[in-house]
Amino acid sequence: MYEGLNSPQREAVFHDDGPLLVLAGAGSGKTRVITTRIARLINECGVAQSKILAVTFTNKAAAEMRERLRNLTGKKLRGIFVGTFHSLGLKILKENIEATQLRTGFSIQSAEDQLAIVAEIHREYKLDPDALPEKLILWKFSEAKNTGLPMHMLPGYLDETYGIGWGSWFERYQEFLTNMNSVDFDDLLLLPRELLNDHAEIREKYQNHWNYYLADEFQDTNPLQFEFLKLLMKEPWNLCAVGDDDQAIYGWRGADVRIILDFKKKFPTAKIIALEQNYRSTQVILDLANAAISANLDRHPKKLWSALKEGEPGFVYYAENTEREAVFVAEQIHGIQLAAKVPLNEVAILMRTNFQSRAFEEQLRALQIPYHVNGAYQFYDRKEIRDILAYLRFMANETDERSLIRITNVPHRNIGDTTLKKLIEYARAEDLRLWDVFQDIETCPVKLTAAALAGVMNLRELIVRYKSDIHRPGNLGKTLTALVQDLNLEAEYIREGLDEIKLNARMMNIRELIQGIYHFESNTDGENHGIYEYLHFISIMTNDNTEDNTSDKVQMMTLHLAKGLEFHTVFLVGLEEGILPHKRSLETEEDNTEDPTALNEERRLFYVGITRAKRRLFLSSCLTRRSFGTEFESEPSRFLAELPEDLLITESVSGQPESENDILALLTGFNSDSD
DNA sequence: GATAAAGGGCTTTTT
DNA sequence: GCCCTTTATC
Repeated sequence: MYEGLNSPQREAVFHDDGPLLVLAGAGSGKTRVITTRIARLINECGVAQSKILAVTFTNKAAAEMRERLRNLTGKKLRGIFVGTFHSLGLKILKENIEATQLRTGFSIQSAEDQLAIVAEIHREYKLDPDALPEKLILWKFSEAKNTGLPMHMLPGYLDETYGIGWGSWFERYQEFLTNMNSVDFDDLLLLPRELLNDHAEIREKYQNHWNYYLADEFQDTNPLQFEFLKLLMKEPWNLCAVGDDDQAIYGWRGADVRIILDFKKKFPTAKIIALEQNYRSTQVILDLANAAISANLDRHPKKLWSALKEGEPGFVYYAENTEREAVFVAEQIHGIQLAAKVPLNEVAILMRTNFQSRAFEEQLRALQIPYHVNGAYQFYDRKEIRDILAYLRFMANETDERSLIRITNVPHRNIGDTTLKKLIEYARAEDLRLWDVFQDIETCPVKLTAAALAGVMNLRELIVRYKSDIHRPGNLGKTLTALVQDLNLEAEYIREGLDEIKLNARMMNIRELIQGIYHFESNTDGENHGIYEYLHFISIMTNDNTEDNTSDKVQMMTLHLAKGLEFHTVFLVGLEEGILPHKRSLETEEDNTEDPTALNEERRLFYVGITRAKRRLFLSSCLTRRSFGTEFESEPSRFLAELPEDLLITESVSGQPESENDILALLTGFNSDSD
């Protein structure tokens, strides 16, 4: 188990009690250190699994950690917590629901729901949404929740500018959530923090429950998460925090690098171990990475090194336009595919923003290269899926009015927007819930057409009929199948004039959803897996339950999603001013001076991108870029100029791809791979 | 309330 | 350029 660990790695694994900070450079084996450390605690120190808490940044990372732990310990995982901060928060909320304002079956409102709520508050206050966009408002709410700052201390605080201040906005929004027995994503951290803070007996319960704590990607922890974690711990603070300040890329979400930089101040007895040997990349790639990041002055100086002395130089391609860039990448990958030395899922196209993926998808499809776009199209965001889930959500939580509004006329029940609006207005005026209005629709003073009345009665009957069934244990998949059949969405989509391709795609998605539900229901692991658990599960499992999608396909994703992953060959695309660094990070609110903090974070993103590559790195930049239908001149990213030229081969013609033989020659490093 | 034409915004990054 | 929302007309 300890074979091949270098001495600082070993030191981290064998560290006993007390706080420990592992400053782990990119590719320095930090996951191995964490998992080996946990495995040692379980197998050799007699620590019960239930005493260990490991928080990761994504569900993907959590799944990988569990897998590695199973292999290392040779045991079934029982009782150990491995998951994201958000899933930990959810667990604690559910376990202590009687101490909160929530009731069993509470909903987690998605980003889309949040927007709808804010739009409704806009209407209530009769404000102009153009003057104060919904997104901006939600942004401020999230910032307030995550940084723990009161509203009026946030930058850009608007006091009474629109007749009401942030504070009253916020209260109204929270009221909406409370009325719907709902929380938003940030509440999954905020409410448990409050719970632990306000209730000594709950706090003590958890402090005695866990003894060993591990926090991955610690540089991206925000103050709220850190406080939450601290409330779960007590002396001797057995926290093993692992992170790399050079890879801090979530400042915009309230993450504060000072939490990792000031670790010693928070925990004076902490041991600090630095891992600087990189096992992932060639020295050339690391030299490029070191050069890229050394332009940031606000960092702890450190230098990654690799035992893999050889390495191909980086390749820089300046494309005439976005399309040529995509053609270049697709043709290079086609060559790799022909050479067959590298599995396609070891090839990644990394980009700053999601919208960039489209051009690459087109060209990859043209060459029939299989690819997978990570995260972009979220399965659970599709219309048909959200419609069906709205039925489930409403049956789980009858106060979830947003879901009821969504399903009222889906499928078509002759209840138009105007009628629905009138019913909602009536409900508001009478201080009733929309569902209460539906219950007594026969005596409702709102004038309805006979068809609309029949529609409401039909919906009411449908909900009542399925609701009791769906709550019966083991009945979730079966009931939902029947419900979906009853809804006959296929006929509805045909009526809407959907073409056959889209129709088939939707029906397939619906089947996939139902299959997923059956799967969830049968994989209980001894725990209850009913409707409540399912809805919570899909709310916090966002984009990564599609494992078979990653096999032998080119991986496309944003730089943020790429953190923690590695690939044989990396294409880092769109290296232009305005893309990376992104234009939003280049402009400040008042004037045109650049914000160095934001710019440094962009540079760290660049660094994260470079360090994903094990053997080959391609960088590309477009001279013109098509944006909103029109072409713009674009300038190469300043980050490219910060790289040493002698480590790069540059091509700036619209040119031919390299021949197959060249590509074969480039790929010879692959077999010596130790990963 | 259904259909078709016109208009406007979209493009940070995610749990 | 595309897609969703708003507006005109029946």
